[in-house]
Amino acid sequence: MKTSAGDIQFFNTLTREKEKFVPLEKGKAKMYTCGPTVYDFAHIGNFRAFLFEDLLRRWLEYRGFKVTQVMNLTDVDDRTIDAARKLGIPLEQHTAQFIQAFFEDINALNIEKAEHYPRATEHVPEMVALIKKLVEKGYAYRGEDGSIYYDISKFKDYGKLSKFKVTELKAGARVKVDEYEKAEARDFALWKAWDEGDGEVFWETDIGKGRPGWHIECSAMSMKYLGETLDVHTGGVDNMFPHHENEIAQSEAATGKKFVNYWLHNEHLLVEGKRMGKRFGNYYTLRDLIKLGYDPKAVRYLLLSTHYSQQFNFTFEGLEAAKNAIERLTNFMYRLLEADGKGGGEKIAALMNRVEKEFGEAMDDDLNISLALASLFEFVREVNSLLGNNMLSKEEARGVHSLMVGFDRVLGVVGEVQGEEKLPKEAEELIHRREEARRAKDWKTADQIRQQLAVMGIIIEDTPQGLKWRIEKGQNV
RNA sequence: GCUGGGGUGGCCGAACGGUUCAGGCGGCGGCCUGCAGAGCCGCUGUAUGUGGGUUCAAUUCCCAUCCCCAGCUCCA
Repeated sequence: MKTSAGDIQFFNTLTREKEKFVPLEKGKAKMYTCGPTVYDFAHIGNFRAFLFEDLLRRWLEYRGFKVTQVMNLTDVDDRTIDAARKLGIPLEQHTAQFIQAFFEDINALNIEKAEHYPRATEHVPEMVALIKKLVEKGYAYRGEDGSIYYDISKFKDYGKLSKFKVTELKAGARVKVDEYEKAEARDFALWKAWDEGDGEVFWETDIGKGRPGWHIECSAMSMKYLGETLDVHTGGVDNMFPHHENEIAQSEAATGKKFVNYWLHNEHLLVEGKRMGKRFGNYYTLRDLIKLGYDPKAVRYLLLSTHYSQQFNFTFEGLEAAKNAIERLTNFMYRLLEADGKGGGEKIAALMNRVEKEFGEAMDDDLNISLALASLFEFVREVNSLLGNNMLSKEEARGVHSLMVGFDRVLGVVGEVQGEEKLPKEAEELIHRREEARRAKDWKTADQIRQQLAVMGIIIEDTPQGLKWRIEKGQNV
C-alpha cells in the first residue's frame, strides 16, 4: 500500500490540466496563499478560500511534506484606506482590529497557522526595490500623475494564466479608462502617487511619495519568504485575473524565472444561488453564524466537504447536516475509547488498510474530499457494526482510534476526544441516584435525573454494557 | 460579446464507457432499549436538464438545445 508522497495530483490553472505534484525541493512544499484584506470582518466566502488552503496544507503534511506557507495580510489598499478615512481613524488602528479578528476566526475554524503572515505595510522597501528593478528593465514607466505603471505589452506571456488575449482586453467595453492616467488602459499601477484621497497614508521613497499598488505586495513578499520560484500559489477564482496575472507579469519580468509551478484556484461560495460578496450585502461572517448558535467546526466541515473547484451554495440546512455528520464521527471516537470486546482479527485490519488506501488515493487526486469522506464514513459504519457486536478488542480499538486521529489531522473537525474526563461531584451523586431509581424501576425519577444532567451538559446513555456518560462540548455556543 | 464552471434521488454531493450510479443529511420501518440516545439493518417507487448521435454498452464520448453561476482592472 502506498502511503508515501509522490502521487499527489493538482489541477493546475496554468495548464488547465491535472498534474503530478513535483516540488522544487524534495520533501518540501512552498506555498503562497492569498490572505485577507483587513478592512472588515472576513465572511464565510473568504473563509472557504482559507479553509481550502488549510486542507491543502494539511494534506501535504499528511503526505510527509515540510510545508512553508506564506499568507499575506493586505493592510493598505483602496478599501482599507477608505474604511479608515470614513471612521476618521489612522489606517493602522483600523486594520489592527480586523487582523486580530481574522486570527480569532481562523483559530475558531481550526485553521493551521502559516509560517509567515507578512503585512504589506511592513514590506514597502521590498516592493519599492522590485518596482525599481522593473523600471530599470523597461517593464514599467511613470505616468503623468507620477504613478508607476506596468506596461503589459512588454511582457510576452501576459494572459497566460487567465487565457485572456491582451488585444481583446484593450477593446473591452468595461475597461475604465478614466480611472487612472495610463498610457494604455490595460496597464496597471505598481506604485500610486499620493493624492488627497490617501490622507496620511503614504511612504516617502526613492520612487516618490505614495503607496504600493495592490499586486506588487504578493510578488515582493513571496520572493522574500519563498524565493523567486515557488511550488504552489492559491486564491479565489476572482483573483486569477487581474491579480495573479499581474503577479506573474511582475515577478517573471523581474527575475526572468518562472514564478509559480502550480496555481490552484477555489471557486466561490454562493448564498441562495447568488455569489456571496460584500458588495452584494448577502454575506455572513463567522461571527454571525456563531451568534446563531452554530459550531465553527460545522462551518469548517460544510465548507470543506465540497471540492474546492466547485461553486458551493451555502444553506442553513447544509450547516445542520454538517453538524450531524461531525457528531457521527465524534460519537464513533467515543465508542472506540470504550471498546473492550473479543477482537475482530483479520477483518478490522483489512478495513483499516482499505480506508487508509482509499482516503489517501482520493485526497491525492486533487483533494477529492467527497470521495475521501465517503470511504471514511463507510469505514465508520463497518467498524460501528463490529463494535455493536462487541467484536473489537481494546487494542484494536486503540489502533482505529489513532488512525482516525490521523484523518482528523487532515479534516480538523473532531478534535480532542478525551476518555478520562472528570465528572463534577454532584453529577456523580445524581448518576448514582438514577441508577438506584432504575433498579427500582422508578422510571419517572430516572428520567428526571437524566434531564437534570442534560441541563448540566452531561449526556447519559444506557447501554448493554452499563451506563455511559460524556460531557457535551460547546455548551457555551 | 469574450473566457470559464455547472445542471445527478427530498436536500447536499461523488463516479465519468460496463459489476446494484459512492457517501453524508433528512424521512419512514425494524432490531436493541423501561423510555430515550447511540449504533446496526432495510426502505426512500424508473436520480443523471432536454433532443439526437456514436457504441454490444453512455450519467460518462460527440452534436444540438435550454437553464444556472462566475470572470472580464483592485471582490476569496
